[in-house]
Amino acid sequence: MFRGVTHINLDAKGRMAFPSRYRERLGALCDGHLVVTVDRDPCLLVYPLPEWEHIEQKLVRLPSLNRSARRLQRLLIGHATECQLDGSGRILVPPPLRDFAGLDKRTVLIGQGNKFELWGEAAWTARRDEWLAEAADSDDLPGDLESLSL
Amino acid sequence: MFRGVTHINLDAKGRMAFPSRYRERLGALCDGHLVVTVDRDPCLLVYPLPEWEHIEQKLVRLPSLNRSARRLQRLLIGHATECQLDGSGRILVPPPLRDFAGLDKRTVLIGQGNKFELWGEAAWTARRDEWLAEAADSDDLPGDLESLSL
DNA sequence: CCAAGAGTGGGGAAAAGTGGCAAGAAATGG
DNA sequence: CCATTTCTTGCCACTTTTCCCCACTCTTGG
Repeated sequence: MFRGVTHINLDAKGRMAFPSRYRERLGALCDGHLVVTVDRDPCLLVYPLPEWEHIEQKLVRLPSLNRSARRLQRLLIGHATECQLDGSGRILVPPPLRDFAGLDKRTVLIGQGNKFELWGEAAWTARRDEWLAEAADSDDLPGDLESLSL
Repeated sequence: MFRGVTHINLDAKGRMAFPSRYRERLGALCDGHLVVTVDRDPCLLVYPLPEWEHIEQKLVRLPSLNRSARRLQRLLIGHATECQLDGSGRILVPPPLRDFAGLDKRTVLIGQGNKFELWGEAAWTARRDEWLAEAADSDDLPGDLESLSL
């Protein structure tokens, strides 16, 4: 499981160096083959290739004539780009995706279990504060969540 | 599986050069024989020939008296045009189809699993942003999608 | 304080995109 | 029916970009 927030600077060529604590596991899990795609929020998702293929299977089986299904396929599969860790444990974040998430230099990498999220630093802190504010007002969680015990 | 966005310029003759990462696979899969047709959205669909034949089978079997089925057949089969990769990995996008999708120079090729979508650059970004905005407001996804875990 | 590992930047080689040119085919006019 | 012109298509070469590797510096831990 990947966890934790890490602040990472993209270099001038848009490359992102993975924190060294993940590198060995990424090597073992997927030999450095990663897939980067977009989320419905303005951030990128980074999956180990086998993990992504699993998701992709589920997506392609959705009915093609259903509009929301089609939309999801286009967003997720359409933006999914394969990347390979280089000798220094970096990936090149594809320019269209970098642009999508509004990433410049200062970014934040967030471990999310089977995947990572990559945010622009400013966008991340803004969103986080926003979520905290919302969570404080509303106690109306959907049913399944009500019963969750932390 | 084909995935990912690629920005591609059509040349003055309306030819589109496939990204090199796909070329080997296209050679193996269909020996460079592709079928281009239209979608219900203003974009083109590009299938490897065997894959298209499979789709076409399903389409011709639809009931001829059903109006929507008939409409689908006319759109998809009616516009389907066979194209062949040239020695440089390019196809000539047929002028009527180029016109249909409003393609000029700047286009975007989107991998969608078993096929590609080809959009005009402006149309693509406009649509994508529109989908994201919709996706943000409405959490009412059709049943199958609700339970999807990414 | 020294050493080792991680982060950063730059440079070079190879491949990919783009544009032009030439040859062949088709169509039209004499 | 033949010849000429134009349009199309395939090929080749050049330029640009991308990607990979190496070297240097900074930081951290012993």
